[in-house]
Parts: sequence; C-alpha cells; structure tokens
Amino acid sequence: MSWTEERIDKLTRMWEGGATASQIAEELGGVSRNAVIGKAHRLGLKARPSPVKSNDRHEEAAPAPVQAAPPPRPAPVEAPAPRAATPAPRPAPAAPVAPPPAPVAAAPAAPSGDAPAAPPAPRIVSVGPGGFLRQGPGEQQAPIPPAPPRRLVPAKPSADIADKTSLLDLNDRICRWPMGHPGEPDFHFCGEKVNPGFPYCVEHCGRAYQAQLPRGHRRPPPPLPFGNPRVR
DNA sequence: CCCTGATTCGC
DNA sequence: GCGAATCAGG
Repeated sequence: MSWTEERIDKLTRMWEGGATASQIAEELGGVSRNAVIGKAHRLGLKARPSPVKSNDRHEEAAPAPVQAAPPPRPAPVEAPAPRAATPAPRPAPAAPVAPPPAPVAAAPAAPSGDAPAAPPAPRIVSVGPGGFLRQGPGEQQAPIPPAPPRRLVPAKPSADIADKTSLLDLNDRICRWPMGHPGEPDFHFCGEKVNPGFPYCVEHCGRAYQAQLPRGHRRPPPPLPFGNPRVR
C-alpha cells in the first residue's frame, strides 16, 4: 500500500480527530499501526497525549528554559546516598507536564459584541466506518423537545388494504396464499375460502400442488409465490 | 497480558 | 520515505 493523497488525508483527519493509530490503521487497511505512527510523525502531525511521554527518557533533559548555550550534559552521577536505610527521594522532574487543559466545549457565551469567537475545534471522540468522525456528548445537538401530547388513536390500516386479508386475519379456513411482497404496503393474503384440508383455496392449491408430469411434458413452472428474486 | 505512542534504524 | 522492531507507560 502506498500513501496516496486520500490515504494521507484520511490519516491526518483521523489522527487529529483523536483516533488511535490502531483505529486508523484498521480503517485505512493494508498498513500497520506502526506504519500509521511513522507516517504521522513524518507528516509532522504528532503531539498527542502519549502514555510514554512526559517522561524525560533519552530526551536531552530539558535544559534551562532560556536559550543560550545548553551546557553539555553533566555526567549522571548517582548520588552516593550515605543513608543506607532511607531510600533517597527521586529528584523532582524538571519539567512539569503538559500545560493546557482540554478546552471542553464550554460556554460559547459571548453572543456578540467584540470579537467573533473562533469556532472551537470539535473534539472528536471516535471515528466511525468510512472515517467519519463521531462527536462527543458535549458537541451533540440539543435534544429535540418532545412533541406536545396528543390523543392516541388506534392505528387504522391504509385504505388500500383495509379490505384485504392481513396476517392477523388468517385462520385455517381462509387461503393464505400471499399476494404481493411482504413489507410492501399492500401485502396481503388471498383470503378465499380454503380448499378443505389444504391451506389454500382451490385455485392456489392448483398452484401449490402440481402433479409431476413425465419429462418433456412439463409445463413451465408457475411464478413463485413471492415473485421473482427482487433486485436491490 | 492487553493497549497506547515514540523512536530507531535498515531498507 | 517507509515501517518493523523495539521501548516504555497505562
């Protein structure tokens, strides 16, 4: 797999949206999590809360906040800890961790007046199939107020099938040959009086039960009860 | 163990 | 430029 324009774009959006490297890799397909991370860094879009970050590992220990000449790293002399019994307290980490708190979509406030508030970047919580970005509860649209109470009326079947035989009308005395397709508004059953001993009327029994004719004398098969396979 | 991101380094 | 291997924290 190569990093095409679209794939890079998707990677960027998802990465900035907060999706994990694994999610991105899975979504893109054909690449590993490492590949995603490596590409993201190569693209320059890193800086995300990392479980391993905030620890000055092999990072040149953050020198003095000012520039000037960063003094060569002093030899990490292990304190000779005279006290044998007392565990020496670890020196406090030089650099306190991340500064800015997450600007959760707080109060948009400031209706108007001065500066048009910059649209706060939506905090994406997860990424769905196709790369669309799901948003967190904070960004969700306000719930739609419930409709005013109404008097409930019994559902009335549409006029089309009002006089048709519905599923509920079936019993062992009426023909249950289906007419139309299930799920369609006018789907119903034959409703004729049944051929005694059979679930269908005489006419539909003739369709349902056909004598096996010798080869070469068979009639073309009748249409299937539900019609031909439907095209979707 | 699983997950995560960061980094390294041979290709 | 790429990504597997590796590291390291949660």
